[in-house]
Amino acid sequence: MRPTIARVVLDSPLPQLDRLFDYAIPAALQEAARPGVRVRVPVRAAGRVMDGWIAELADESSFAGTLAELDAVVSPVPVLAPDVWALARRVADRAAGVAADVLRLAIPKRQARAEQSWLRADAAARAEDGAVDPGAPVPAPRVPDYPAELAAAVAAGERLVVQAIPEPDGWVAALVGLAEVAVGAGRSAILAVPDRHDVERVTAALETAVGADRVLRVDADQPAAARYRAFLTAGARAGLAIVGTRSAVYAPAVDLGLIALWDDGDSAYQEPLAPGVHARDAALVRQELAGCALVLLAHSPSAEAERLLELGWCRSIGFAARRPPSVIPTALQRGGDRLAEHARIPPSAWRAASEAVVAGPVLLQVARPGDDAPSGSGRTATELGRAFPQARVVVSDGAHRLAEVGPEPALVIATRGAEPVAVGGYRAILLLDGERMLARESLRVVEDALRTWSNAIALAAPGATAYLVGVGGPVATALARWRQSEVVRTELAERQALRLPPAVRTATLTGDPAAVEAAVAAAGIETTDVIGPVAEQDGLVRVVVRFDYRRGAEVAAALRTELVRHATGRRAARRVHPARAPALRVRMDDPEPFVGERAGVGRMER
DNA sequence: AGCACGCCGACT
DNA sequence: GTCGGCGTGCTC
Repeated sequence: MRPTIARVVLDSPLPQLDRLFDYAIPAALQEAARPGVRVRVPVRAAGRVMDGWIAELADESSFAGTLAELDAVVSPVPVLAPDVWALARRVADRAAGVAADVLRLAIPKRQARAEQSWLRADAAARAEDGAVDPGAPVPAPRVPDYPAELAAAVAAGERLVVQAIPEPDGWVAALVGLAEVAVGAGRSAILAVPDRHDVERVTAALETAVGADRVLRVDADQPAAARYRAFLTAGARAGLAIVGTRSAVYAPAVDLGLIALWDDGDSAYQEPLAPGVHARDAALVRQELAGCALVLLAHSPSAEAERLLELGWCRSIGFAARRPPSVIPTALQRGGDRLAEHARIPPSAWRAASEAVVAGPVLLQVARPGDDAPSGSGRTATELGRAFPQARVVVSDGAHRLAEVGPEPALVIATRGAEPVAVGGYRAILLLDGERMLARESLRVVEDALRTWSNAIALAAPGATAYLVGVGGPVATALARWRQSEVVRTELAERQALRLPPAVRTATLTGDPAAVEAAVAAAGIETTDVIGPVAEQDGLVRVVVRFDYRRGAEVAAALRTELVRHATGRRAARRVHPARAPALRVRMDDPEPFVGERAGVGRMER
C-alpha cells in the first residue's frame, strides 16, 4: 500500500505559507507522486493553483479539515532531494527566511526539453549494462604539497581551515587534490569558488586530474539548458567533482564527501537574493547535516574562519615544506627610501620593476579602475607607458578582466581581485595604494586587504619579490612573514571586545518604527545590544541588533513570527506609508551591518 | 497574493 | 429593510 498523502512545500516567498501543506494523492497520480517531484496544487484561500515540491509522503495527516487533492505532477524527475530540503529548511530557519527562497538557489528553472533529452540519455545509460560505468578508481593517498594528515582528515569528514600554496594556481592544485580524495573514494565533492573565471580554472585542472566525465560545472554562467542538465546529473551520480560559485553549496550531490570553499572571505560568496545567506554559512549547515568534510582554503583566513579555529570547530592545516614568498614592505625598509616613502612608487620598487620587466611580466596592483581617479588603472597605465617605453602595458580591471598573461615582458596593471594569472609567474609585484585600501570604511578592511594582497603575492614567480607600498605596522609584518592569521586573530579579539561580528551575530531590522520596536522586544534583545534606530527614507527606521550565537535559533524564530504577523494581520500599519514598503524587513548577518542601505550594501532582492 | 467572511453608512 | 465598503483572516 503506497502512502496516500503528499506533504508539499509551496513555491512562494510569503512567510505565512512557509510550511508543509498536506494533499491527498488522487489515484491517477499514485505512480508519479514521488518525493522531490514538482507538483501543482490548489490553494483555495489564494483562489488559484500554485507550484511546489513534494517534500515527503505520509500515510496520515494532522490537518483537521478535508484535504484537497494534488492537481498535477509537473515532471516525474525528483528535483528536491531529501537532504537538500532539510538543508533549505535549516538555512532558512537560521536566517529568519523562507525555505522556498533558498530552494530557488538550489533548484534551477526547469528546462523541459533539456529534461527530456537528459531522461533519454539516462535511460540509455541504464539499459547499457544496468549501471553507469564508475570508471577506474582514482588513487589519492595524499594531497600534493600538504602533510599526509590532510587527505586522512578529508576522508574522515573533518572540518578544516587550510592555507593555500603561495604560488600561481597553487590554490587550484590544492582544491584538485582535495577533490581527488573524495572522488577517489567514490564520493562527491562540492567545490565553491568566488567567480566564473575561477570556475573555469578549477574545471580545466580537474578534468585533467580525474577525467571530464567526473567533473560538473553548476554555475549560472552557462546556458540554462546545460545548467539544468548538470543539476540533474549531480543528483543522479556519485563520485563527481561539482564546481560552481556560491549557489553550488546547495547542489544535489549524491554521497557528499567534501565541501570546499576557496577564499571564503571574498564578498562574492554573499548571496544578494533573500534571505541573503552567505555560502560559508550554508556550507557549515550542510557539513553538519551530511557529516562530510569541510575545507575553507585561503592564503589569508577570514575572521569567520579564524573564529571557527578558536572555537575548536575547525582544525588548521598548512602546506608543507614551502618557502614563504618574498615580500618587502617599503615603509619598513631602511635607507634612502625613507625619504621617498610618500612617493607613489618608491625608488627601490621602481628599480626592481624596471629590472624585472626585461625578463617577464610585472604586476602592479592599484586601488581602482578607470582614468578619473588619481590612481586609476587607466591613468597608471598612461604614466607607466611613458616611463617604460620598451614594455607592453596591459590593463585588467573589473570591467575588462584578463584571465591570463603570457611569460613575455609586460607591465600588467590590475585592480584588486582582477589580477591575471601569469604563465610562469610575475617577475616582480608592486602593491600600490596600500593606504587607500586601508582607509576604506568597512568592518573588514584589514582582513580584506590581507586577503587581496596575499592573493596577488601568490602570483609571483619562484624567487620573485613583491613590494608592499605605503603600509607598515602589523599588517606589513604579517605579510612579510606570511603569517596572516596573526593579524586576523588580533582583529577577531578586537571584535570580541566590541561585540562586533563575527564575534556575535546580527540582525538588521528595517521598517515602521512601531514594527521594528515590537520585533526588538519579541526577540528579547538587551538595550545595550540595540544599535540605532537610524532614520531611513519614508519615515522608516533601521536598527541593528546583536546577539550571541547560542541565542541564534531563538532570535530567528521570534523575528520570523513577527514577519508572519505583519504579513497577515494589521494591514493598517502598511497603509500608513504609501511607498508600499513592508512594515518590517529582517536581514540576518549582513556582512556590513553598519554601512546602511543607501550605500547600496545590504539590500536584498527577491 | 488573493479570495471570503463580516460588520457599519447611503440606497430602492 | 439590504447593498457593498474594505478591514481581517486564511490558505492543506
